[in-house]
Amino acid sequence: MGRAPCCDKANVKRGPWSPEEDSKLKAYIEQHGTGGNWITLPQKVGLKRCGKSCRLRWLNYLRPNIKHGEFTDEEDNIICTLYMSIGSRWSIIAAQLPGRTDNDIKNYWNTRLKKKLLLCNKQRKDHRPRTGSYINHNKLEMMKEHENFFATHQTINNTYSWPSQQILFSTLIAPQNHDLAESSSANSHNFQHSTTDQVYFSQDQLCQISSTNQLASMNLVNGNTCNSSVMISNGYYPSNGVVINNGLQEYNNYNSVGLDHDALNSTHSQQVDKSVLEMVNSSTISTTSQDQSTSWEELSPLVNYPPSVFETVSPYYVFEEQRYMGLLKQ
DNA sequence: AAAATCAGCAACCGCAGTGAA
DNA sequence: TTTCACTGCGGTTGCTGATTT
Repeated sequence: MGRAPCCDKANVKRGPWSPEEDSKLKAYIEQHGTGGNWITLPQKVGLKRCGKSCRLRWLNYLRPNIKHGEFTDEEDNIICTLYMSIGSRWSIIAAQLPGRTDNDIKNYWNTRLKKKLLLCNKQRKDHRPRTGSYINHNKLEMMKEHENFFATHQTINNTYSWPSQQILFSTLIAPQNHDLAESSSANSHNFQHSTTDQVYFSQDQLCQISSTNQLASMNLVNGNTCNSSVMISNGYYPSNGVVINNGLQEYNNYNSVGLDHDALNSTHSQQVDKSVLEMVNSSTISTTSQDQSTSWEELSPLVNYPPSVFETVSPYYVFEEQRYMGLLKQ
């Protein structure tokens, strides 16, 4: 026995919305709100539509401040970076692009952006000499960059900002009272960020990300309270490299350094988008009904990560996540 | 000029999560 | 604790206009 239908399919109109239906729905919601119940809304409005259909129409088309039309380069960048980080969680991605809907972004990704990236990468490949796997090559470069980064920034009280066009996404679990934090200099887990062009997730979005990705969240590490923050920023730098370096050391002992490859496999694997995992695991992603396939190798170099972003920011936290999740020995 | 194919996008479907009873 | 109604989400479908053959 299947699930009961949400409405009487035989008596509801389907297909494209007419301008009359649009204006009825819009006028009603603007005057009365949704009343928190989409199922009964069509009746109140006088529409022969399913409640879900009304909700969708309102959210994707009728509500105020919806932005249609071309996506900017900055929006492209955010979409790509977030997709690589959290997969096809379109609603979360949409939350970072005011005026855009998840449906819009999903369509844009599936129909245009993915192709644009592939084309772009193909052109790059055509003009790039290759030495072995690009991923390995990339890893080596990232490791070098990492070493350079800390060589430069650990010894001096520095401020470092990534180039302004680079969008960084990262999830941080910052212990307030952790043994490592205590054993090293103060504020070693604090990350500073530049003051311009920052976009922050709301707490709700953060919780959603935390729960869906099964990241260690609020009160986890050794029973101590943690702060979580998720940030996209055009400028971002650690204020102190010491603990991060320690974390990296442990991380290196446990995992090889890579483009979040291991982190994805070991910590996020249960919830990270299946296609992303497939990309990571087999370098091949099959995309729904369209018989195109997109490899991780093809897409990942196109995302603008700051130099060694995962090495400089994530490893310690990944390490903590793994420990919390029981994936690492205590 | 007509048919076939493609691309973009609005809308639908069904599953999972949530909260109230 | 269980059940059920509802919401939100991601995947998929199918329509329509544009482009190609």
